[in-house]
Amino acid sequence: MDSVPTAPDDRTGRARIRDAALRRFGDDGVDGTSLRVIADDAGVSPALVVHHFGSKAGLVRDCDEHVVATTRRAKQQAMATGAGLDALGSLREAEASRPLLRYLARRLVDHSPQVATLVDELVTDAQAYLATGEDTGMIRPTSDPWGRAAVLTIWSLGALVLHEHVARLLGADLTEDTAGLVAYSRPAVEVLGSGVFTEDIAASLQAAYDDLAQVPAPDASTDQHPPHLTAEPPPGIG
Amino acid sequence: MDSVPTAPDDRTGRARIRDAALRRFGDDGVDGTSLRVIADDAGVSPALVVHHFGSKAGLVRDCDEHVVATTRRAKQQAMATGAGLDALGSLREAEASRPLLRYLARRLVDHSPQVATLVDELVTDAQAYLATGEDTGMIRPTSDPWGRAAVLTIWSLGALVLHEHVARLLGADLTEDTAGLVAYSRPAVEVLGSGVFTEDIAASLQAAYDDLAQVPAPDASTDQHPPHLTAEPPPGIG
DNA sequence: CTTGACGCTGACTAAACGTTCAGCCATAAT
DNA sequence: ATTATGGCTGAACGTTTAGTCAGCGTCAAG
Repeated sequence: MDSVPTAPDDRTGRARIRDAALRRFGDDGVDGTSLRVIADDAGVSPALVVHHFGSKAGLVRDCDEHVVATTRRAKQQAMATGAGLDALGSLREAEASRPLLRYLARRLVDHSPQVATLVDELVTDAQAYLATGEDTGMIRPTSDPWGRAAVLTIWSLGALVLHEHVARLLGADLTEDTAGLVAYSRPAVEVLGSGVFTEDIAASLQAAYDDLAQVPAPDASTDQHPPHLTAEPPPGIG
Repeated sequence: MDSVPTAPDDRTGRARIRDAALRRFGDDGVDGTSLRVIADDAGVSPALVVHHFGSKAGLVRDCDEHVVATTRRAKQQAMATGAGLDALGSLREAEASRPLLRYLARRLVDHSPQVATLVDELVTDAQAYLATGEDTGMIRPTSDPWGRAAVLTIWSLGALVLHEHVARLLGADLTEDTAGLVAYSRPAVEVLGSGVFTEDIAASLQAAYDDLAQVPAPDASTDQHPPHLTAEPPPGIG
């Protein structure tokens, strides 16, 4: 109807509007941004925005899809080169992707089905990467591969969402420069390397949690796929 | 002027309005909630909201202060009983604090000075707790106490902010029931216990990060206080 | 030259928003 | 009996919002 399936005319106002929306939405949130300021930033009239995207919700959906698609592309490239654990990997390095990261950080707390499926994919990829890391002896074995992948991904994304607090606490912004990534990653890999608990304490804590849950522990023989998935399937893998 | 310093009349509409605001703000965000629906939930007129709180911003400020004060109270209680690592500790157990947690999760991504100082306090407390844990042999030593405390706190808060994703991935909501806390904590303590990297990989990774930063490593002799603090001092310690 | 499609705009509408204000109805002091 | 206080309301205020619509200019095709 209103959306072009594969738009070849993306060098016109459409792209400018989406870029402006991405930046504004990332900085001030969706609700905190009016179509007027987006149109102003893009140098077009407010009417053109709705002409192209149907509505504000349509514009947000388009931004979601664009960010998710770009992230998927960067992800596949990262999987090839083996970036691995860092969920957003190579996406951080590109200067142009800074508004993209900020937008994603904002949208992670809203209810966006596209972003939700993206998170699910990130966890799945992390689990796969951790599994191959186990095989090559880089990663420790675990009794709960999915849970571990989920927790590590959530931590990584959580740090992105709270990047302003990270910047204040650690002195460098994750979405600004690579220095920020280093300032955050160094203490992170220290914890991820050897843990925080001493060995005996760790053992007793795990035993306590195994007691708390009815099942003694997630069995390795059990299907290690996610127990609860998003309803929606990945959209445009083709 | 408009705000009562220590309100003794909090059993009237004031408390009902704030509770309704807390719940709505937590569910739909501040921008996504109108004074009208808050007034409706509280069973009062919209005019009474601004009569009590001066403006919508005043209501938000009151909510912030209430949540921060409640969290501080729960925190001190937790420090006494020794809950420790979990930043929000005993706050999770109370059924009544569920809207409070959701509100905090939402406000963590907005620019709220009160919440920012609360986060700083949580990191400081975590650092203190980790230090005593080191002394009693429960916690491993670290070259960067502040960084480790910051990262661990950010991870904990990040999981709270992304509680919907955690719920979808792990099958239980951190803000809903204690089962959610267990579902999340079990893989978390596994990672926090022994780490994810094998020993040699962890060592080489740390060496790589030490090379990346100019300074070889944060020296233990250096002042271990936060390098970047919030401008605002803690408000009402008295 | 005419036609039609497309990118695009200015002027507009209706709704929702935060906020204001005059005043009601209690209770309590004078 | 009168006055004052404070919780509280209904009706409106002006502003901002997303979305509509008729129509502009441009460019390629017939």
